[in-house]
Amino acid sequence: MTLAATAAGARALPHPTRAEIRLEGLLHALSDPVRLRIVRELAVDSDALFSCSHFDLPVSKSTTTHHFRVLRESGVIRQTYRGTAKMNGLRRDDLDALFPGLLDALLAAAARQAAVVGSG
Amino acid sequence: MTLAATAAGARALPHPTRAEIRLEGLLHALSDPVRLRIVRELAVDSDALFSCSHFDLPVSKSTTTHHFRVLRESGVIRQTYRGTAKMNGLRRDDLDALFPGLLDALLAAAARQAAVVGSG
DNA sequence: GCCGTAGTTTGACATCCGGCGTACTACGAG
DNA sequence: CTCGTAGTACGCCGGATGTCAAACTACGGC
Repeated sequence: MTLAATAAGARALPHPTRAEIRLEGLLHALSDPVRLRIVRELAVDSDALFSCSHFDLPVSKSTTTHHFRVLRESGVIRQTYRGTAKMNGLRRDDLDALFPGLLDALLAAAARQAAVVGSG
Repeated sequence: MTLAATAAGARALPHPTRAEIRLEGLLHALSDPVRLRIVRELAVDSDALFSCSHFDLPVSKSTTTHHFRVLRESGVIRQTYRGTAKMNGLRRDDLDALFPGLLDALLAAAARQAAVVGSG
């Protein structure tokens, strides 16, 4: 028993409850290009879980950790440990319940902008 | 003719063109409580114009100027001078054309959160 | 046990942000 | 012309943000 604060097995990760999620926090979280990109990739399959390293981001490992934490703490994603990997999934159920249609509108907007920027 | 750089009559205000509006910028602009509140009030009548002093904001005059500028530079609002007053209006036409449904979803989300926070 | 992979933590750094006050400009009313 | 009102510009401050490198922890495989 070498761990007192780290708990056993799956380390604990603090998530806001559904009621604690604030719109301003969501918008701030999504206003960063790296994070918006992560969310768009996660949204490809809302039920799937992707490890942090699954994403090919243009930032360092520690910055990646930071961005995933911002997303988790603002309520956008849910994170769980699975072995040495940390799995990430969209909190679509909570977001849709809190703000119906918002996530879809945001994803559609992001896709639309990516289409223009990417091809134009 | 005391003015060389200030132009005549209506001073000019730089607005991004429709194509220059970026989703990240919009989300950042709306992630501030004061600015979100301004936008919600403007949205009460999307065609109306309100002067800056029409809003009763919990910040100083210079901070108010700052927030309106962020909103204008991110493409959320359109500003025009009318005498000594500066009139503000939502750029609903541009936003709806760029990101259909997004503004409505955001306003609905803000209203929903305000209802919970305000009454609960 | 040992090592490698995955991710965290810490600390540093530059920048941005929201807030303020003060001094200033612009316009309309007398 | 003078004054009051509306808003701007500037400088300042403290705190948050995004970024990195380096050292560390946790787990799975062998």
